[in-house]
Amino acid sequence: MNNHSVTIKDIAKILGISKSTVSRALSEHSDVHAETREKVLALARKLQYQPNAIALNLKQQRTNTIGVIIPETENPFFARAVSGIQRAANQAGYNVMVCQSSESCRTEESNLKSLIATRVDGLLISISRETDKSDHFDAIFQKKIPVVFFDRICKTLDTAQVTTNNYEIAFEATQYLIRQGCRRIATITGPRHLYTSFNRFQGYMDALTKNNLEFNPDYLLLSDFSKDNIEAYTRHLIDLKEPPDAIFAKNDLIAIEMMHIIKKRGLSIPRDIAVLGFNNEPISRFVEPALSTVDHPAHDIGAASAELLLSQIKGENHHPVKKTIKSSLLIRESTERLVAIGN
Amino acid sequence: MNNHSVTIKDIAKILGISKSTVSRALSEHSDVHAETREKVLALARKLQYQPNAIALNLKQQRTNTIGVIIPETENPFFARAVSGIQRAANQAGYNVMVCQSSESCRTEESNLKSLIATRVDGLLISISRETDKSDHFDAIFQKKIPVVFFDRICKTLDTAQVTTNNYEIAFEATQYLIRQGCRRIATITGPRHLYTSFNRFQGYMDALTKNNLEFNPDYLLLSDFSKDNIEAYTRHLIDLKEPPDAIFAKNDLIAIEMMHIIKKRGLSIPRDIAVLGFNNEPISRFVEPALSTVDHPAHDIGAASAELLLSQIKGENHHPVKKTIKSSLLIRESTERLVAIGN
DNA sequence: GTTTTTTATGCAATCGATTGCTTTTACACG
DNA sequence: CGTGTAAAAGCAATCGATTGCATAAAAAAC
Repeated sequence: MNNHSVTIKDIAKILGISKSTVSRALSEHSDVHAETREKVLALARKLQYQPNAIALNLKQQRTNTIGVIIPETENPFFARAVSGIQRAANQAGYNVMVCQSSESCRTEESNLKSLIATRVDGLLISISRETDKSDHFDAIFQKKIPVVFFDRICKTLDTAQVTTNNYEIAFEATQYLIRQGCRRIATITGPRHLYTSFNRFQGYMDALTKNNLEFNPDYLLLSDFSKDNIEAYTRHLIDLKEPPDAIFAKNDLIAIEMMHIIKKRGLSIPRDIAVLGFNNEPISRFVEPALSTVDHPAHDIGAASAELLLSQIKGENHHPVKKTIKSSLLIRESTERLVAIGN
Repeated sequence: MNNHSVTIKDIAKILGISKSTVSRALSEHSDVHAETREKVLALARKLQYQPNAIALNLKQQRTNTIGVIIPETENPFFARAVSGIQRAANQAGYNVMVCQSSESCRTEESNLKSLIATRVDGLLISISRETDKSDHFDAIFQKKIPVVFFDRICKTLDTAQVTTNNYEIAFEATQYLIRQGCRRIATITGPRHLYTSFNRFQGYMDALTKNNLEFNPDYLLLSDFSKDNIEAYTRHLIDLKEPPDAIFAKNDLIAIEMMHIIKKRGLSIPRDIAVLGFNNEPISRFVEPALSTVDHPAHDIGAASAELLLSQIKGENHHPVKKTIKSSLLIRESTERLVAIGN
């Protein structure tokens, strides 16, 4: 009726009883006369009483909300991760507050402040591309807020975390390309201080070394994310005196754009250049040739992180749990040189 | 130091003054002796005092949080829209709580309840595929919660809304296909009770009629979203006695998958079948042939919705504002039959 | 019919801020 | 020295719930 929602006090006043009795009746507490309880419940239903969550939050010192900081909502990997987080959190009765740092360390800092001020019960964080320090996370530990870092974790912090086997999968992928007869494998990767980029690069390097292939700096492209000029990168690679015979890209979007440019230049994939992506976007099955990629299970990473956080909130894990989820190599046509050459 | 954060009371006790003075000093209120204020501010900084947002929320009866309900976080369109929402909201000092209905009306209902219980200051809603009623939104109006529906709005509700010119753009797109010489235009669309699907279908129909083309029910596919079997749909179309010479798909993902299957069957795009998508995914520029599509400005829709909501929260608009954002037709290769035939 | 026990309810503090009103303090002026 | 006034600080209510403790009412025991 009025603008303000009905409160426990309203019900008490109407029924001529005290707030406490109403509260106890609603929370099925015991020690309330059956008749009174019924009256309260009936009126509550009639007035569509809904407890004020804020008052509860204040009293109980928790918000049933978890905060999430990701680099970019639009990034399909993070979108899927958030979806996994939401599913797990909602199931457990938690709400999810999502902030994007837009790959900026300063925004990340301000997101964090805001989420802490909101008194979220826990935090799920994947750091921005720019973030190469960790002191802005100090407040989390000072205030003992449960936290799980996922995917892009902070190497210097000993916290709960969920990652994938970046090193191993990059090693495996590179090894596979070598077995396909590739000898000049280019890679486009993120900044070295990012956990994922670093480990993937390391896996790539070690696979080269193990196969007695020399690392050629010409074949290493450092991706600047949004500012990337993939076309220029690709041209640069193709125009090298010794152009690469394989490209291991940071993600499927870049891989597909590169394929497009390579094909326009009249080169054949995978015969001239094999292309391998990362993330397994739904679309990658349908480009030509179908893109080989790494299945990076974003949804599972998100869900696992949320579950880890929730158990931490419940006070279950006293030592930071570190969980690894396995990615897997998905071979399609864009790297199957042996088959292609056999044709 | 201790687990619990420092409060205004702690500061008051340490300095031997009252809570009110501390509060006034912190809020620069006036009527506080300069010396006292300095002492308070200094101690607050030293103890890293952060006001308890929950207490403030309770007192001020607002949360500085807006709630968002979308069908799917993973859907690129909604991911972009949420990104726009976040940007606009954060700029204005608001946090964003995102829920996904997973295209289920019941989940949508439960999301809504949860957000109302959290006492969000306003709601941004894009309804689920399943939602063909609106009574679960009643609580919003009873409680007079500011709300903006966007993209997938609820036809039966007279609320603020942000949509695109679905009808016009579908009409224009179909008209364009006809001008390209297409006479048997198939379309794959969502359920009729969805605002977007309905209007797009209507635009498609009216364009056919205007050009004296008969509507052929064989050419209409109703998409079931996640459960879709695009391959079967496409085969069905191709295997018709009179297969279509154009397909206007609900979104780029479906369009690209269809292109893939059409090409595998040895048909040429756009010569045999022209393919038109919707949404303008980044990837669509790079498939072969490059996909013509409708640029549906998700980010802008999100940002505009958030801004509309914020002005409503400020109490600026007393009548529901309805805003339309223009989509635009993006012609690439997958529909350029005149050029293709000219070749 | 009184005492004891059980059952049901109410009072008031609490969570952490804000804020209207009162009170104290200090200072100026007649 | 008394009084008026302004400046500074404190008291207590408020927001909407929960909950320990006190108390009232009803039921049981003697």
